Amino acid sequence: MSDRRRSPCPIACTLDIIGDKWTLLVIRDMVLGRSHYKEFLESPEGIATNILADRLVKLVDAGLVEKYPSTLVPGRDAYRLTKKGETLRPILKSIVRWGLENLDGTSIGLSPR
Amino acid sequence: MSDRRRSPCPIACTLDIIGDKWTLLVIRDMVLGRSHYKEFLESPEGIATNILADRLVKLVDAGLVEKYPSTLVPGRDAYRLTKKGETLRPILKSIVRWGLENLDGTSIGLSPR
DNA sequence: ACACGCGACTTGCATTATGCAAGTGTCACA
DNA sequence: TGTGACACTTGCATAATGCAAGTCGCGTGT
Repeated sequence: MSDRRRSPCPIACTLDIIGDKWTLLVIRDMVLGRSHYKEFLESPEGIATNILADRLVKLVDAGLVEKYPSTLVPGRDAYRLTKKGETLRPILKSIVRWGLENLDGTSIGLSPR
Repeated sequence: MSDRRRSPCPIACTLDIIGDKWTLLVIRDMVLGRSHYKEFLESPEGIATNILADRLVKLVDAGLVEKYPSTLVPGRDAYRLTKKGETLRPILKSIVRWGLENLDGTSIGLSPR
């Protein structure tokens, strides 16, 4: 089903999970407290619906995210980071820091949500 | 020439530079002291020649890597991280750490180079 | 002078991933 | 029973990857 890993390098293996332009943005959204499919779609980057669905499945498969019945919206599912998923925070943090320090015009969204 | 950014988010902008399965591996190689095109090709993940050439150009364009005449091999060019490129180390470090702690079978290569 | 080999790419083409728009199935509520 | 929002799927066009083979410049040996 799934591929064999490219090498035993922790960087290579980690990139096979989060090494693309969208996965970490979905995780960022969860860190920021979003949990519904629709909320992820509303993020300013504009992820496509098929890509989002694909990433959610892969993240659940990887054990980083779990689906659970939303308590706020009855009969609706939602997503949240698992304990393992939470351990990605340091990576996210180092990336945020680097972006803020090295890329002009970036800022933490005091997003109007 | 280049696209407008997807959002002002530092994560999104950073991913537009290093958010793929190969870029950080090339940077890893440079951190490990490799500097020649051929050395990058010899890494165990097996990057394709066209992808490597493409990434080197993009990294130079982004100011993270610079080309310089090799002092070891006369008449040959080599690549190394710029000062800005060096600032990626914390990101790399957080990824290595995460991989080692969360992915079975990963290890720092005491590579036979 | 000239063939040779090597390193560093470039090119062609098949496969896969992404982006976009539109369609489908489910469920709570009217 | 109807309606709409929501959460996906599906189709298809475009871009990125992967792989193999070809090109080009340079240094060496003869």
